[in-house]
Amino acid sequence: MARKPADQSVSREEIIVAAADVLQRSGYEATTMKDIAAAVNLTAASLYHHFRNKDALLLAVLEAGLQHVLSQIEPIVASNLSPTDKLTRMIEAHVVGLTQNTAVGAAMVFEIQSLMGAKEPPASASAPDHKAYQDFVLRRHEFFARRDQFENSFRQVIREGIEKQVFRPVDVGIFTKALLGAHNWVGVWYKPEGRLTGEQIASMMADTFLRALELSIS
Amino acid sequence: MARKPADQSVSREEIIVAAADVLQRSGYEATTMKDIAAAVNLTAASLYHHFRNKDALLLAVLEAGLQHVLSQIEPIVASNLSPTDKLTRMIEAHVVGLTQNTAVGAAMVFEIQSLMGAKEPPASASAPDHKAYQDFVLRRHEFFARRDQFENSFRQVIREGIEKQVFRPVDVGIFTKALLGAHNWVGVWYKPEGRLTGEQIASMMADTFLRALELSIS
DNA sequence: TTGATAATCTAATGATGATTAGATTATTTC
DNA sequence: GAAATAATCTAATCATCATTAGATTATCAA
Repeated sequence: MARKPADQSVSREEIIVAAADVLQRSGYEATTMKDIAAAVNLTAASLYHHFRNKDALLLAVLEAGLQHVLSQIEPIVASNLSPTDKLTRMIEAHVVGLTQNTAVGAAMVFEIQSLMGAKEPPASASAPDHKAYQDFVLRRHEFFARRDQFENSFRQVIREGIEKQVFRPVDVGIFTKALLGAHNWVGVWYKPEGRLTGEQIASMMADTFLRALELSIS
Repeated sequence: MARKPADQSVSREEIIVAAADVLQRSGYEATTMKDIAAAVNLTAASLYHHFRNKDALLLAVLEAGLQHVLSQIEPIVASNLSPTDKLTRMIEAHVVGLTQNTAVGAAMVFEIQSLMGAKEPPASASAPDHKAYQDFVLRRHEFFARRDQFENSFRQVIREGIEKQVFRPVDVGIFTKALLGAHNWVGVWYKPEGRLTGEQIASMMADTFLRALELSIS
């Protein structure tokens, strides 16, 4: 066999989705290229047609995941809702997103370490290899920048609420970390067959954190 | 060289502590036995004198970490403080503990996956190997049981507060997950050189979640 | 069509890294 | 102080991958 007929050939996208799934189960280091390939009926070697190497594939998975949440959060931040409504919807959107794709959600939590630890190529690397590596480093940097920007969206909405005196004054940094920690964890424990739907969980979480921000009745 | 003089020889405990540290940096799969050995000035082979294999070492690290937090939480649960005070102190103890040992804290979050995924020995395993594996499986099972017990401590205190009507009625399961997610995340982002001390962070987190549980003023 | 390009495959290659075997030297026990 | 035991070491072994080389076959553009 060589090239498969069009209806059986797999796209970059399909590989990313499948890889996220395999990654969630076993973790980056423990999953082999063969595992990922098997999930889309390819051989390991074929993956190299789509991705330069394993690190690049991981990065693509994380980029896709981040892109997805950002696309849901940003319109809310940009809207002219009240801080209360903004934050409520942001929490709900984020949590629901995580429950809809736990694979990517868990990867975002667990595999970022691996990405950070990606090692440089040996000094013997050829010129084109070097360029490829530069490219990887750049994309990785952009990924982290976008991730920070994501966290900043929450910070800003919370800060806005405090300034407008609809939220009680909390330490914005710590509150945001607590909030996002609670969210990230959802990607770890959530099971679709569980007692509650993603929407219900999301709504409860929003309620919890909005309560924590309520002004004291004086 | 063979056996080192007593003052240079390393204990099981020292290996566990060092391993947690290395693990935090690189993750289980990426950490080699050689890395861990180097951290205590041993060769990889020597580690096998102290631990049956890499999985057993990881389990020992996690057990130590869990044991530590349990020892701090359990007396509080058993005390006769009010639910409010109990929960406050439990949160503070847990968070401070995590900031004091981020290595183990992060390992508890990230490496449990690896532990769950630990593979069985090949069918060709000899009888003693099989016994060793049984032992590992048992200890792993006990570890998870204790971890569940830990989570249950929080659940029970929250439930108690709701029953006594000092906390508003929330979904205990989800609230606990949110709480512990926020905690776990601390082990990931906390840096000793940061803006706030572990105690300050702990206190803010306790404040946040206790606020979220406050009864509405009616 | 026919050449170029894309997507796959099979079969190496090369490293890395866990684990074991067999010394060697300190401690401890009797 | 011998014998037994503990803690280490060096030097294999053995497997498992990531990655590369070199075909092979499908699709597409001219």
